[in-house]
Formats: sequence, structure tokens, C-alpha cells
Amino acid sequence: MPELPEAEANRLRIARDCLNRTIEAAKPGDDTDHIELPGDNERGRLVGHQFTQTHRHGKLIFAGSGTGPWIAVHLGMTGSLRPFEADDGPPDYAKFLILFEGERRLAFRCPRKLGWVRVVDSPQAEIDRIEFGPDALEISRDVFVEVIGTSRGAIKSALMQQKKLAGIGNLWSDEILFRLGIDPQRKGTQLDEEQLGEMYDAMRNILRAVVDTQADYSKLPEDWLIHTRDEGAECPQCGGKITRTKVGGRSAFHCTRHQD
DNA sequence: CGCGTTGTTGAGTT
DNA sequence: GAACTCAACAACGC
Repeated sequence: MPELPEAEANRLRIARDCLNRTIEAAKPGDDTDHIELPGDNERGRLVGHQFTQTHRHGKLIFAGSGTGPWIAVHLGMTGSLRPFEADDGPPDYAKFLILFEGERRLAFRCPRKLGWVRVVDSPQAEIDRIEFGPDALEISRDVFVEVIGTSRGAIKSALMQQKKLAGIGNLWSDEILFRLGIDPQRKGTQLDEEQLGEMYDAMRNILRAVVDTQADYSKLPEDWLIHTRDEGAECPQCGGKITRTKVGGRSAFHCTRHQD
């Protein structure tokens, strides 16, 4: 589930259903080998506190308060946050559970165990520790142009580097380049200032649009790549052919006719 | 059964 | 030495 818009949709679920309720317990779920979760001490720190605020930076999700500890959550490839009622039971693959007063609970689902949960002092402390760059929806145009325009590697890889720019992953980097007609292999240093400015605008417009749907892809316009990410598919913009290649070790989909 | 996977990391290379 | 590349990680679904 997880790039910036998907993380934002998950953050919203905490903000909507899990604030201002005293935490009675926090505990690991089933089959938690090889996944990073808070230990006894960290879990104990949460008890008796409430979450009163949430925050997101790139793909990182936070919940906490002005006076207590925070949780930091990274969804990995397949993670999600699910508020639920005690009567309904936790979802499958729940790896971490927070029990609030009353019946409300929060589950961290993570079927493939590439995500993690930490107890931290503040969002900023964790963002600094991980050395993530500016959030993709917060970064200024000037900084974006500088950071991406000086990247010597593939433009797609540059957009996905969280230390340059936090929040973009494989799907939305493809969508941005598809919109602009730029080949994912092109180098950042080959793009002029005008192209970089257009990229900044496209990035913001695309991420905002996905956030607005709460990452429900079926609500996105038909001519987006997201609906056609298949080898050999017909390009919804120009009728060209969608091709899968490898860029920076990841699958990249692009139209061989209008992206160059 | 083999392959691919919306993420990151660390070792190796330019 | 910074920037970059790539295989590895875990485990599920097709």
C-alpha cells in the first residue's frame, strides 16, 4: 500500500478513529519473527498516554501527543494500519496491536514483514535519524530543481531516493514520467530547468489527486498509467505500447512512443 | 513451481 | 569520498 498518498490514507484512519483515547496496552501480534517492533520497554512507554495528533513525512506515519511518546510506522511493501473494534477481532497478519480504553483498537498489518513500528520521542527526531529528505508535498520548487537536476543516475531512481525527496516510490515515479513524456532512464542532469519545473508541478498534481481519492485507484482518471501497468498494453495517451524495463533494479513501465 | 512485488539497506563500484 | 548500482531481505499471490 505504501507511497506518500497511501501513507496519507493510513494516517487519516488513525486521525479519524484513534485520537484522544487512553492507551491501555500495546502488544505484538502473531508470527513476528524478523520484523522490527517495539520491545517491552517501548510498549510500556505508550500505556496511559493518548494520541492527540498525527503526522506524516514521506512514507512515514506518526501518532503521538505534546506530552507523551510517539509511534513511527513504516508500511514497507504491504503494510497498513487498521482501526477495529475488539468484538470484530484483529485483521489477518496483524503484527502489532494498540488497545485503547473501551473497544477501539489499532492493528498494524504487515503480511510480508518489510515494514516496522518504533516508539520515538518526536517525528522530527526520527526523520533526522533516518535522514529523509523533504516531504514531496512540502519541498520547494527551488530545492526540487536543485536536488533532482543534479542527479547523475536515472531520473526515475532519483525521484525514488528518500534521502533526496521523501514519499515517491515505484508506482508514482512511473506516473509522473508518463505524464511528462520522459523516459525513466534519462538522467537528471539531462533535464533543463523548464522540464524540472514541469516535473515539480506534475509531482504535486499527481500526489494530491491520489491523496484526494484516499488512494482509491479506481477513482483516478482513465488516461493514467496506473490502470495500464502491463507489458504490451496500449498507451491510454497516445496509443503506443507500454513496456516493462528494469531501472535501478525495479520494474519500470513506460510508453515507448511518447516517453523519450 | 517460478516469478514478481507500491520498500529499504549495505556492500561493492564509479 | 560522494554518488550510484544491485542483490538481498520475507513471504504472499498469480
